[in-house]
Amino acid sequence: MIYNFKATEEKWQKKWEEAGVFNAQDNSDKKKFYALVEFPYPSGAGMHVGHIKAYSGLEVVSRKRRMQGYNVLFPIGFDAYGLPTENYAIKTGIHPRKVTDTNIENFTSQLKKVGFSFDWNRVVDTTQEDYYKWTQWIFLKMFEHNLVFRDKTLVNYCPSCKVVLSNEDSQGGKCDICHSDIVQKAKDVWYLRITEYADKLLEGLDKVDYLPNVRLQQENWIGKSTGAFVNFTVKDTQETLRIYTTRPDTLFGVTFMVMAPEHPMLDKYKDMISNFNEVEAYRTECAKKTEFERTQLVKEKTGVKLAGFVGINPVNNKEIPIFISDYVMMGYGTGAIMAVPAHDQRDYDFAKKFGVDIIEVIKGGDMSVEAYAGDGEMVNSDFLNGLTDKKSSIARMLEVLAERGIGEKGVQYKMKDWAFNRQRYWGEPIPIVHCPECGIVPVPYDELPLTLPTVENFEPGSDGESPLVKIESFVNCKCPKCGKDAKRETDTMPQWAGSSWYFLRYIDPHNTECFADKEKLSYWGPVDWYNGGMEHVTRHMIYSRFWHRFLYDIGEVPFDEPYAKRTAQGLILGPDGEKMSKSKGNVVNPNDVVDSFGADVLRTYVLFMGDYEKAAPWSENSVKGCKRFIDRVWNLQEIVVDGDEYSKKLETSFHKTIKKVSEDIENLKYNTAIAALMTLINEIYDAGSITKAELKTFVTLLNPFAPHITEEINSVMNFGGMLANGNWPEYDEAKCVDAEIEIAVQVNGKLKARINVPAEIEQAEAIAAAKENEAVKAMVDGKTVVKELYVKGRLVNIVVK
RNA sequence: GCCGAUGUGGCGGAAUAGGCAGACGCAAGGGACUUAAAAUCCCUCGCUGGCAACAGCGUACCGGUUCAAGUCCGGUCAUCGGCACCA
Repeated sequence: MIYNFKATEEKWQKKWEEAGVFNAQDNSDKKKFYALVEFPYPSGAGMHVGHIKAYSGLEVVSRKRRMQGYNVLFPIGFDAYGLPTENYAIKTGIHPRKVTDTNIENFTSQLKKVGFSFDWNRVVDTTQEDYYKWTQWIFLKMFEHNLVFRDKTLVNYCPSCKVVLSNEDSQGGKCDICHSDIVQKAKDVWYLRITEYADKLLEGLDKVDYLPNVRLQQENWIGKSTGAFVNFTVKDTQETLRIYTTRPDTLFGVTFMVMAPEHPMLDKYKDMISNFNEVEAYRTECAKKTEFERTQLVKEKTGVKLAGFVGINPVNNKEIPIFISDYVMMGYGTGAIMAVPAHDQRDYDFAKKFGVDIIEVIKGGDMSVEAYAGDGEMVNSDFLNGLTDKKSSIARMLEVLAERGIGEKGVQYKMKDWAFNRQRYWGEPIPIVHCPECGIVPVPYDELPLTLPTVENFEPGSDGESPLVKIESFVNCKCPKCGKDAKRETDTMPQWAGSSWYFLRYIDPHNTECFADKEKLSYWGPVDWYNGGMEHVTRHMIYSRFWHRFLYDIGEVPFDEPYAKRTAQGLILGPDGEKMSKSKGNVVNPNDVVDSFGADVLRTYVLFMGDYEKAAPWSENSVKGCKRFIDRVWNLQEIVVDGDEYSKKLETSFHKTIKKVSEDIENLKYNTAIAALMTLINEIYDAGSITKAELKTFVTLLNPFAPHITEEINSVMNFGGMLANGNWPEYDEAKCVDAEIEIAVQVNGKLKARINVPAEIEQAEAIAAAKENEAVKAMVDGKTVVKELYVKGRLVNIVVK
């Protein structure tokens, strides 16, 4: 009996859709379960097997939850704004709207072919007016609450994409999209004040269940450090030069200070600095370098000593030289540091090169070789002398700083404010008007959505200006405040905007009054389980947690953390073990697998191929192995016998497997869950027959992985109903153990024999039984037994001398 | 440099809480069925020695704790990921 997977899969996909079995119910007294997967960017290349793996995890959980009686929300949508579409549109002349629609259609049909149990009534598309209206609405709310500001700054600029990039999008000095070198450029930038939420984002991590490395990466990204601000004075002025340090305990070891070349105080005192021409020259040199070059560790320290501009250490009133150097950044702390060459390697390197004194204040290192960052007894430090514990030294110093009014405790974050505009066409217009009279004016809420105009030419301007600049009908408008002629902001939002709140829209996707109904939000929120890629845990997740937390603070959502649990799947590598990429030609197309082996095989394989959280290479042969398994499942029908109970032979195996599969699915151990089902099917074929009751249980357990073939068997066998809304099987803990078990017998810790004993055997009997064994006897006889151990259900160990 | 993870057969990977290492699958070899091939079914399959029963070795490397270590502890090496002149 050949299994016709193609016809069967199409048949059941249609039946599920007709019956609406995967539609989440808004008014239900069932317990809810909200499973979220990262919605795809609908690229022209179509879906990738990586998408299939990413969605299959929670797909299995969702199908299981429905059978366990939950009301499940498992939605999908499209994160469709973005550069690749725009670039493709520029190249081909096809409008991005059209490109996007085609791609979404393609993705939809691909997803449906795999049989995912998404609720297709709730699809969101970030580029639709009824969606981005609310993206703009949230932006305006942030504006209203002073979380949006504009600043002229040196920005990371990609000359190839002609676009300003955030620090996140330009890591390593390369453009995240096209990988060209980025340059520094002065631009007007819209910022979202995410730093204001740094502490809340950090504290929120205590309330959620994220994988440990996901949590750690977010903590590192936020990068909180605690230390102190200390006010140094500048000789012959009233000026305070404020610095930030994490080591206030080393204040007596300060022998110089360093300011960032861009520090604004330099210009104020240029008349006092007799070598200001040198300062200017150094600044010009630094401005040429990108942030990336400046942060290269390997290079030698450079800098200029300021002549006539001298600092005074506030704890001992010592005069100390001040330098400028690009190893100090304007963007972190105060843009100036106190330098302690004895205990900081960077300061040490600088001091050695520029011949500055090195004063040891913590014993334990060798000042002639390198800086010492360890613990030790304080010396040369006045009131700290003799203290040996870093914590108490810092505490004592903070007390003194406070008493004398020269400093205080402080915290700093590595995270920077979020550069929020792009000079691009295919994005949400920023709803702001520039009025010559009133300045920056937000578009009124009732004028939303501010529609992205349909244009013919979406090439960016020569100077990296937005293509929208050229659309006069869009740019020219009346000021909403005073009614005079004004101009619209022409920049659009970054791709991260639409994805920052999409999970909220799934809860109420067709609402025209608000982004989502409050009652529905309280029922469905928060997301119970969010799965996606590791590459999104810092940017996307931090951004969306920030937006969500903001909405919570202004009373728009009833729960503070959006995602209760977060997991991440590992990559699927090409058959060559390398990351899949077009250029390497090692990309596997899920369509091909569905066409030649079926969706059930594809789904089973991506979960069986290895540890779900780790990367694993694609193997066509292993896919065939899963195909064999699926065919063996189909052929179970040939050995089915009547019986509405588990058979004696297989009862224990069934209970064990139900338990194993149930637990493994909850712990991302899909590979061992499938392995358990394979083991069970081997046992069934060994036994020679399967009862109807057993077959029903088997297909139910396999259903979340291979839903089509199992529905078909369920239907052919007349088991009744649809598995999609069937019941998850139960197991009896007591029946998970065989009456007779095999235990190992060791002598001196070495395996000597295996014996069969009743499962409930006591220690004494087990040891006695072990001693009966010939091989064991031979080892034990004539020797002194020192110790006898029995580990229940596992082994006996006899120690002899 | 700092932080984190990982290291098990020819391959992907299993192994509860310190208790039989290698489940399950792939590949490989042998056999059955077949005119033949595919498919399917059966057997073997960590390494070394032996016809064999069996013996010795074996979870990156070195050492330790323990009756017992893939698992715990100390050290070393390698690979991957994140952060990085962050004061």
